[in-house]
Amino acid sequence: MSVHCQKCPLRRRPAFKQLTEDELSFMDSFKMGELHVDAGAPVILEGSNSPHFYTVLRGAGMRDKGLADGRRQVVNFIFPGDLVGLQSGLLGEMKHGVEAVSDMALCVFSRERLWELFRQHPERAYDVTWLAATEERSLGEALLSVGRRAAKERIAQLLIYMLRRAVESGFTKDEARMRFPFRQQDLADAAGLSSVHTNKTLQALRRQGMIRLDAGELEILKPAALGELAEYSEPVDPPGRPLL
Amino acid sequence: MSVHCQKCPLRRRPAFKQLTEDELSFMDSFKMGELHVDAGAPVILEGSNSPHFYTVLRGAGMRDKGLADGRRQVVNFIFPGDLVGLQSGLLGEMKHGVEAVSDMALCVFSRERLWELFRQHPERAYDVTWLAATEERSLGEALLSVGRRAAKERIAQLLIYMLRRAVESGFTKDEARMRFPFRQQDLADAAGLSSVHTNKTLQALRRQGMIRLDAGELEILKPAALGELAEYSEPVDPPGRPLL
DNA sequence: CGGAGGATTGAGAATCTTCAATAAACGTGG
DNA sequence: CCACGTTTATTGAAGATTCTCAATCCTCCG
Repeated sequence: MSVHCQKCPLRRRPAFKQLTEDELSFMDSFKMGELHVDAGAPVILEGSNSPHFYTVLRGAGMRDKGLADGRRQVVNFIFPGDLVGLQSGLLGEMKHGVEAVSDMALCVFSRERLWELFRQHPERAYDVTWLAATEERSLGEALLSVGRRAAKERIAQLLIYMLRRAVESGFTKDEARMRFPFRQQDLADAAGLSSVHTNKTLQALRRQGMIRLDAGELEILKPAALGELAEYSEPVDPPGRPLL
Repeated sequence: MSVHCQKCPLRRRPAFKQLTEDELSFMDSFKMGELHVDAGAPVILEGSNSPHFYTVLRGAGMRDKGLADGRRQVVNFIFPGDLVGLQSGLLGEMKHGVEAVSDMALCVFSRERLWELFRQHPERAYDVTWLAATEERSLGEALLSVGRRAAKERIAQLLIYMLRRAVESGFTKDEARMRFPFRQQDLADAAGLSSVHTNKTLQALRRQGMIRLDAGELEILKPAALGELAEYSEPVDPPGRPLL
């Protein structure tokens, strides 16, 4: 029993762009069903060529890439509203995997109908492109972090980013606090650090009273100081984020 | 005196998707003119909000991001056929800059007419999205490199990638060799390494007879060995790359 | 209660950085 | 065509950040 787009709880959030009744009913017809994935399980395998792509309805996850010897890079974290699996829809093969970090629910779309969307709903097509460009922007930011920032700056940047995404997407109600189902290893793999050094860096941030991170919860205690450390600039996405 | 799309030399290359006469004449009307930029000069400034976006016609460049204290990350290298400045067209502001490494020529498009393209030419809109997704894929690959690969592997990966792009885009005729206008500092900023260490890494690759890099030219002498080092997998982009 | 996965800690080792100096390459004007 | 200034490449050495190893602790769960 999957949720109809017309009464999708996500769409009620102000962070997302509102659609007209007509658009909603098209999206509803576009939606094939829902996928529910347990925490820790893969949503999409790297290298796969799935006939579906998805919008995250509930829960958080991550995109990651692996090397043959087990080294892993987390490419981005995923929150409600994110479009996932577009690569296989457009390019034929996923070059990163997606896994659930908490239990997730995703709306399922058929890649075959993507073309129909482009032809019949240019506004939705524009939205897809908007999301792709935004994802590219995030990866650019991550690349700058991993390539040029020191460990403490990277972790600061990541935590701020994750909290912002969590707030915008409604993953958390609180402005400064969120449920944090990620492991330190996940942070490490996103920051390009070892888990040991990530742990020590987190300790340092705690000692400075910048953050709290325990019992599966993250709180940013000194947003200004942490933001300065990360040299973080709020991206200005004036209109609501599109939601497929 | 700018080139008409109908007789664009780039389009003749097999690597690019062919358009019909109708499509070509639309693209030609879409094209506002040409921009010529000298080597070393900026094409787009980070943080700018330009009314234009571009397709690279000739020459090579790079996308980069900077931090306040001067640290810089090269986010990607740019070759003919690449779409540049789409971020400002879609999202309102460039989060990376673009600079010319050799003299460049670019076709100029108006961001205002991007919407018209989406509405009236869904196939071209699809192409734009394809290009955005491909760019995202490249950044993911770069992120994996910088985050998890050792220096030698990173440089190997970069050189292979650059040569492949150069070949596909027609920047070079040769399969194993290219004109190489980039500085070691640029490689370093792309790999997330210091220029000193980049230099020493290049020496090591030379000593192993893997590459030749001098006199502004790069040659890959042992593609198999270098590819294995980089754990490089050829991306399969079966149909031609779209060219706006 | 026992086990498993994750967090934490300490210590030694490695990769990579920074500093600083020299050499080579390149472009420009005479 | 040469001298000269500027940029880029190269090299050595010392130092720092970050990594690996390995042990311990903790928490959660069946």
